[in-house]
Amino acid sequence: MTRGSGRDGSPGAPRSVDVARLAGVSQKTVSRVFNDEPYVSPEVRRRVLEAAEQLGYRRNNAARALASGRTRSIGVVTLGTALYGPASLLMGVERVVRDTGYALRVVNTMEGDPAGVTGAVGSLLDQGVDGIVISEPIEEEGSEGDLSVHVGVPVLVLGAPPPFTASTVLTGAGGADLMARAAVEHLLDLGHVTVHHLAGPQRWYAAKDRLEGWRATLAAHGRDEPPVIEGDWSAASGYAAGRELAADPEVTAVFAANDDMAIGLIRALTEAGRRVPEEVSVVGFDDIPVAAYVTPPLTTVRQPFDTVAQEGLKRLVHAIENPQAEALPASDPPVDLVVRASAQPPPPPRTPPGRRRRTAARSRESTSSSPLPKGGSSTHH
Amino acid sequence: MTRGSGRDGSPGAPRSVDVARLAGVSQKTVSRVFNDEPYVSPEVRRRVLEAAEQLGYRRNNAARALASGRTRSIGVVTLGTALYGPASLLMGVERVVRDTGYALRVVNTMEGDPAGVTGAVGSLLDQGVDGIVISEPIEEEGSEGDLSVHVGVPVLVLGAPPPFTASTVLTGAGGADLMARAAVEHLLDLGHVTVHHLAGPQRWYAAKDRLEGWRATLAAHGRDEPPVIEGDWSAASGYAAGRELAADPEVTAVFAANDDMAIGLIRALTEAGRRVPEEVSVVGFDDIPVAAYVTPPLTTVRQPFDTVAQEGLKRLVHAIENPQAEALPASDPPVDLVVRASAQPPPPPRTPPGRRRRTAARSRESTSSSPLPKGGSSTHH
DNA sequence: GTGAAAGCGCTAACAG
DNA sequence: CTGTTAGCGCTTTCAC
Repeated sequence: MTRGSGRDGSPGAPRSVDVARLAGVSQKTVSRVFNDEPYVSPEVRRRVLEAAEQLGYRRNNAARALASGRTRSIGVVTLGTALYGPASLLMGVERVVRDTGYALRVVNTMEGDPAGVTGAVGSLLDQGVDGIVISEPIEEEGSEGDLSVHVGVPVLVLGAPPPFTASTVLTGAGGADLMARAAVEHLLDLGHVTVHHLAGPQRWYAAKDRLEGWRATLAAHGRDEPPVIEGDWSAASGYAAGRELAADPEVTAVFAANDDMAIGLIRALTEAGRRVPEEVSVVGFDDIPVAAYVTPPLTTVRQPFDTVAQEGLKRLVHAIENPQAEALPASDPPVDLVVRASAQPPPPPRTPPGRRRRTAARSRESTSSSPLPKGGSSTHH
Repeated sequence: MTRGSGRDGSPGAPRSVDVARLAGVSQKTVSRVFNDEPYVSPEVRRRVLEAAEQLGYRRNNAARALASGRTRSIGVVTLGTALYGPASLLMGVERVVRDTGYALRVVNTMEGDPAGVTGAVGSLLDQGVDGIVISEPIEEEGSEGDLSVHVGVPVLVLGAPPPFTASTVLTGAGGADLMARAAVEHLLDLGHVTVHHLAGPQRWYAAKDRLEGWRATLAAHGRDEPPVIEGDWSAASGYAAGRELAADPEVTAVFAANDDMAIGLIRALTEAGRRVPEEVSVVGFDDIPVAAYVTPPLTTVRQPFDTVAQEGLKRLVHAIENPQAEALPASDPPVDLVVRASAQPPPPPRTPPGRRRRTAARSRESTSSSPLPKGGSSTHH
């Protein structure tokens, strides 16, 4: 090789020896300064820093990684969607990773991707990472145990059971069932006899957890479990579900597995003449940015993405840096039910065939209930 | 170093010499096989692959990068938000980067981050990347030229003028002004006398471009330019703007710089008794997933994130791999105005002080106009 | 407190 | 078609 074309492309990028020469010290000393190692006199440190500055020196990370066996980077596997939940989690993870001094490498898995999570993890391993975060994976057939032997770095799985065994596997972001419970109980507390569920695609663990939470809550309260409708997270699928649900007069309350579907659902119900929340109550999940501003303002469950990312990463980094130590314990994230206007008490018992309108509750809900942008969240459970 | 603790953490990870020994070839031959270099007999290739498989061999990327001077990775600087636009762009970029065989490193800049884009780029350079994508940066004070000398890798700036000079700077995702023009002209074509603008935060180039487009269009049509209201992209800020705008009977059409603000705006107008779209028309920007399902379904401009990412990355990779060659030309992305129900012709001229209701247009718009989830997009321009 | 020597695991030339 | 010889720019170990 012709000396040059360093990692920043410019041939002849300064190396630590250059800095050393200019500062009149040994190369090792430069290394010491840049690693904040002790035993460097302030004077020497100053000279080195100055020389480095003058030369525009940057440490070569590849060399560092090669020599030390650590890349100081963490890889994250995400679904390739701009869906609010996954995107928020990713942003949360990035922030924390950077704060911990690691670099972030990202690989997406697309739904239907043949290689899937397994492939993504492999690609991260190829790139070289010290730890891996798998964010809200979806279920895959086969390939479960494939990676078990090879994944030699700690893995943090957010929002799902570990899809395989690795040297160290941590899980985080549990408690989706508890959040679902809060939503369902809110509806039950309002007086609804039972609650329907508009589920997410069941290949997603996140969707499964919410469904389980709904089911368990209904069972705990001795209520009938109506048939589940499965959507695909999109408002369009919520809309389709709404058309079905609107035809069934028994439906007075629906818990949707995310806000997008809830919004599509509400629209379909409204178009079908079933007013929300007077006739049918709806609770969503996520608290997307517009949730407070749609009509009616959406009661929903807010997910603590930042907390989850922070807690999970803390444990992952701990596992990376203390390979022998016991894993730090996970804690359940808080449940945050945001009460707005889309869920209200059910209408009085129907008088069978002909429907009748109450006259009392006639106030225009959009005028009376202004949105609760932030404050109006009552922490439940 | 004690031999071991390879980049996958497991001490004693196999190296290429191990594979070579097992396959009975030289280490270089293993390298050849893994780099898909020509001149390896099929028989040898097979043996090498088999040995590698048996040992669970993975190339050490750090060593590769060190020896070759290329990291085969691209860094992207994004805003740390889960906002639909930036998140979609990031996902688009990830997909394309992976397809081109590069790895992706992500660094966020938070608003108000003192280091800002400059710091993020520096961090990417420290990590070692072959190219950089800066996605929708926001304006920063000072520090403009700081990086100019040091950035030795090609840089692609999406959605803004280059914030500094580097060896190679490409820009992409232009045309926001044209998209804004489509929105404004749609409103003008419907018969509105002028169009108000609910702008995004002007520190964002994306917001500025849209404002410029709006302004130019109004000028081109010889219309008055009403005062601009500036929001912060949030539905809450749109709501606040809506309360102001509702008080002004002159307002019959508003172009909002994103859908979230448009939705907040619509809510405020509705609450104030100004019906949308009968009395006030609103056009948004982005086409977020729920746009078709809010009330009324939102007419908006869809951004071609995938196209932009694809085109930009193609040019960036070209610049990386052909350092001497001319940069590939950029092309303006297509303009895609999605017409739904929130923009309609203006109400007939007002009869000054006392307002009067038309009786004709009284049909419940939500019942009559069902959303156009996909199909209803008319490509404009 | 500081330095010298020895690799980390791979790719780059060049020979055969 | 295949092997040999040198490093890439650091960190590590150990000596001073």
